[in-house]
Amino acid sequence: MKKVIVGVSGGVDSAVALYLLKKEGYDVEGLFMRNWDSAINNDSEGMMLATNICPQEEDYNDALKVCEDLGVKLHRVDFIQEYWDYVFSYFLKELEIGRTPNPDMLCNRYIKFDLFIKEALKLGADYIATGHYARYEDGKLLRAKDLNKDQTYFLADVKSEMFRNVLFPIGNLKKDEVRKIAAENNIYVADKKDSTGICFIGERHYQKFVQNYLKPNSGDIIDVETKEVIGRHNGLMNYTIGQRRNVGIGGNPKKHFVCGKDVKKNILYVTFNEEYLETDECIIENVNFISPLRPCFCTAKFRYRGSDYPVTLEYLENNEIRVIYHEKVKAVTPGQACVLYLGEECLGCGFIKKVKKNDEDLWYLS
RNA sequence: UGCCUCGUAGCCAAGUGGCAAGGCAUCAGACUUUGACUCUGACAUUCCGGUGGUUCGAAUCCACCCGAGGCAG
Repeated sequence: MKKVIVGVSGGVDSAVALYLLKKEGYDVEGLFMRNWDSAINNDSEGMMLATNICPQEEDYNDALKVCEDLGVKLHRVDFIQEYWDYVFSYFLKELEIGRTPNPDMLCNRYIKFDLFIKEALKLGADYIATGHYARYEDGKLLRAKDLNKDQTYFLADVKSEMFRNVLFPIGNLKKDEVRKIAAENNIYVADKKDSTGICFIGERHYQKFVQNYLKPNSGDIIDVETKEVIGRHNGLMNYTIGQRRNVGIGGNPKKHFVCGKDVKKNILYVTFNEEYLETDECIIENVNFISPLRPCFCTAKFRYRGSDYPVTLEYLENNEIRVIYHEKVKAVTPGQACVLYLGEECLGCGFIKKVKKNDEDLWYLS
């Protein structure tokens, strides 16, 4: 009997994945990961829960209950140090240079689909399974059947060989089907709310949370059109391109958007004209391919849950690609992942290094 | 000092005699395994710089005061 180690988070998706594999007759065991510890990592500011129960421990208890109900053994492993070294330190470093990092993608690359897999192999796994909404068939990473929940965007930076022994049991299910299976089989977390926020850290008051690690350095907010100072920002790391809320300026007839940053001068650029958010090409770096295909035309997604845009690719040196969009796209943001798709297949991704418009750099986005 | 204009929620700003528009911001929620974007909802305790007056009734008219700006000098 083949042995499968399932990454169990305490949520409904991984619980159903566990249930389905068990039902199929695999020798199933669970593995719970603990990658963040508020005490060790010293994040006193920004907690959002009124309760004093540590959410990670609550998730562990949920995972334990799910496994007990299914008669499955649950292992547990801590990657707190590794998460800090590979994911969180990168996250902070990116913020310091004015970019908008996606820690969850690094988490998938270095933790879930690397260290976790190695841990599972130690436990004698033939296969590894997770509760991701994605499919892996014939060596191809494919979008989930439930396109609304598709998580291939977050998986695009995982090294291609890591998918070899991975199963995605719920990739062919819609979210409501997953909920239904959970409910019909009395799975303990059937009605548990989906988790959001940075994975393993959870929902936080973002600005306060970051201030645990980076000291705020306030500076001017400047209207990119008039060049007038229209306010003060409280640290460039608190803003992302395209952001509208929590900028702290008001009294204007139109809504505003963050459109640029100058890290050297510590200036935040804001615009009332959405054209300043538009770009038509970007350079992506640290490209990771899951597919062997290297097309010239495909589609790209610049943010999770963003649209797919048709693009032309120009392969450059140093593992970089020039991505030319066929129409202008708003708020393509340095640091975010540009994930490439060819139809249903997720080809891989690169991280946005710089953006251009009409073949020129944006002066307000250094 | 004479004259003129203006003073409405955190900020802009409608309303010029009949129960205080709207926008931005903010807050809450939905959505969401990355701060977004988007969407929904809440947002001036008879209240409109202050004090009196006219009126059935005023933020809207009158007087004075306070405050901001402008033109004269």
